[in-house]
Order: sequence, then structure tokens, then C-alpha cells
Amino acid sequence: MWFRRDLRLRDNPALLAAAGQGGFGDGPSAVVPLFVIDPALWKPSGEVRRAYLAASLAALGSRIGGDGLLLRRGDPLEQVVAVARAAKADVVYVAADFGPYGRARDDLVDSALAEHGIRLERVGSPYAVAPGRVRNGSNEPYKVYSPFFRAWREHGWRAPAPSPRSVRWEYPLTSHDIPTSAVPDGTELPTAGEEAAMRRWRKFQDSLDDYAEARDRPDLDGTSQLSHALKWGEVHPRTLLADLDPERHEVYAKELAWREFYADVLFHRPETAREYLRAEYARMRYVAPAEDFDAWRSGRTGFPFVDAGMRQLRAEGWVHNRVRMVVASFLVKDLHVEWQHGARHFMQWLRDGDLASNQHGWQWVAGCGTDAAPYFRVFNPMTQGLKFDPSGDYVRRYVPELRHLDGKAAHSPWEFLDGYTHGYPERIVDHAEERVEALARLAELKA
DNA sequence: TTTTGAGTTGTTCGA
DNA sequence: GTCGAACAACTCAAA
Repeated sequence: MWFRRDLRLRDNPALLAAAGQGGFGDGPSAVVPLFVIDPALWKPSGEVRRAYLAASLAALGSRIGGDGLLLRRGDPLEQVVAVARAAKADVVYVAADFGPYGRARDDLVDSALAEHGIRLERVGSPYAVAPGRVRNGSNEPYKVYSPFFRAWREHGWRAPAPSPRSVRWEYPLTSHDIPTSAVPDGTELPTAGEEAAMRRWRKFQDSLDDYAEARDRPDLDGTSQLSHALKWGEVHPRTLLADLDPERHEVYAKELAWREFYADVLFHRPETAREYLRAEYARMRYVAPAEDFDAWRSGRTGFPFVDAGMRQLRAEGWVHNRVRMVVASFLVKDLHVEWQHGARHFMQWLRDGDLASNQHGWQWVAGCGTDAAPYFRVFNPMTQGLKFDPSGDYVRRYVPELRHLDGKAAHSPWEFLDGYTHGYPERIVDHAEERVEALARLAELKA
């Protein structure tokens, strides 16, 4: 069993197939629990995601017990083949990967294994409905979310798979060490592993009825906080969907469907991990990242809601989705910087950094993605802050220079004589002007 | 093939 | 302070 982004034992069809249990296989087998630390993925992941992955691997090792995971470092092409041969394995089981890199990697590993008479079996995926499955009446992939969601729900998914009974784990080779992966100073990460994810889910289920209201409020704890667990497969979305009331909890199911929609879009258009989904947007006039980009990255734009979000990213490796949209809109529409620069920064720091969701979330905000909505949607950072952080608590939590301002005053230090007495920077741009400029640049594109 | 209705998440302005 | 209209035109999906 080659684990990748499915770091759990429960509801894991590939593992059941490997162990020959649950009707997935043909009788009990010994299983090698393999994880390969691939430098091609490890290095660009950013220290937060690396640290979280290391903790998650340790948690999975504990769940397995005994010698835990068989960890190998290096090119999967070499490592998987070496381990499979040493184990005299007939089959290597995986959950299918639908990302651009993972697909190519798995095809290569498939061929390399085949040379030794070993099969690569793809059982299940990180999604309730595998990318490529949901099609419209013309058998084409959907390009708009809402009809995708209806068809996705109609398509349906399997019930959660049973947990494996005792598995006979085998270790044909010795483990390598996990590379050093210290958490950056001051970064707080949640407890890793499937048990922690299930605890969080059970706790969050009490809040599901309030989710539709509370989910948009970054000052409240209204979200499930499971994005990192979904990213690493510590929990499968199917497990969550099975616990939802289809009527009352549709809003939460819709958020899971967004994740599946973006995976589907990226599956059909793998080049959009880097390139514009709407190619004409490559022609727009942009500003090369410079001092303003640095101010954005470090949370010193002078716009409290934006700066709070950018500092939350660095402090926690996570940002509330509402704030992700606002800071992304600010970079693209107020600073006129291409979305790829912002997306790369997010991927460097997010503990849940998922290529499909991140890149297409950015493209959506930038207007070059799957958004079918009006072009004139430009977020006003102060209006957004007042609307979704009405008490100012979120801003004060991450921006100490504004803690002396009470209530909503934290959103507009420029209106107060003592607004800047604690070192908070002045606004680096005039939002009203840059909004007009963004619309003008779009108009040029249309012309 | 043509037509029709709809499209996550907004902002501004004037009544 | 609140509320509704205006802000373009286009693409997508299905009837």
C-alpha cells in the first residue's frame, strides 16, 4: 500500500484492497505500508506543509503500530519499485491521483513496475466523485460550478468503507528518516492525524446547523477546520458527506463540492495550474511584483482586513476563506499583480495548500477562472471588513498596532487622530482609484 | 439548431 | 441609515 495523500486507515478502499478485506480483494494479504518522501514535492511544499506532513506521517505510523510506516526518501520511480521487489509484491495499491504531477508520476511508476511483473492498482481517490466522472448532457466537463454541483449530487458516491481488521504489516526494507521539518517560529499547527480530524469533525457537527450563517465570519470559529485533513486524506470527504443531513447541511456539502469541482477543472485542464483558464487574460496589463507586493506579503498594506489575513497566513498557515478572497482581490485588482504570484505565496505558507483549490480559487477571484459573475466585482477591503468582522476582533487579533482602537474603528485607523500612533502603516494605494484602474484594464482587454 | 434562463461570495449611488 | 437599481456582455447548460 503506497500512501500518498490518504494518510488514514478508516474508509480507505485502497488499503482494504491491499489487505484483501471488505470485499475489495481476494483474501488476506500481508501489506507493506509505504510512504515515499519525493523531493520534487517535498522541497516546494513550504516549511509549514512539510512540518504538518511530518506530523501526519508520525500519526499514521502510530495508528499502524509496531514499526509504523515504511518511509523511503527519493524518486518514487526508484523507491516504489525497490520496495515492491524486495517485498516480492504482486500488486502496489494506491488511491488514484488526479493532479498534473501525480498522474504523470503514476504512469511512470506503473510502467516501471510492469517491467517486473508487478501491477499498480488504483482504488478510489481523494474525492467523493473522481475527477472526470461528472459530465454534462454533451458528455463534456462542466465549466460552471452550479450545474456541476447539481450533476455531482445526482451522480452520488459510495458509502464509507469499513475499517480494516488487523492487518499483517511487512517491512522488506528499512525506513529512512524524515527530513528535518521544523515549524517556523511562532507558527501554530493543529494536531495531525485521522483521530484528531475525526475529533474535530464530531465537535464541528454540533455547529453544522449554524454553518450557513457563521461560515463567512473570520472572527468566529464557524468553519470545520478540516481543509488540511482533507488535503492529506486524514479524512475522506465521503466520510463527512455520510454524516450530513442532505437538506439542512447543503451549504457544507457545497463547499466539499467546490473542492471536487476545482479538481475536475484541473484534471481536464492541467496546464491551468500555471496558465490562465481564460487565455485572453494573459494579455492584460499587469504590474511586476515589487515593493507593494512585499507589503502585501508581510501584511503592511495599510488596509486592516487585508493585513490581518496576510499575517494570519504567516501565523497559522491558514486563512479564513472570506479573507483569502479579499486579500487575493487586493493583490490582483488593487495592485494589478498577476494571480500566479499570489497563488505561489499561498502555496508556500498554507498548511492546506491544495493545487487545484488554490490555483482555481485565485483564478476565480482574478476573473480569469470559472467565475461567470460580473466583471465589476471588486472587493472593497474596508466594506468587507466591516461586513464580516463587524466587531473588529479579527483585525485586532492579528494586527497588534491596531489593538488600541475599539470595535469597528480597527477597520479605519485613518479616521482617528491616534490611528497611527502604534506604528501601523498608511495605505499604500487609494482603493477607489485602483478599482477604476482595474476596470479600465479589463475594458482594454474586452476591446 | 435555437432559445432561454442563469451565473457563490460585490459596490456604488441616489432616493 | 436603508434599500433598490445599475453596473455589460457573455458563456454555459439544458430545454
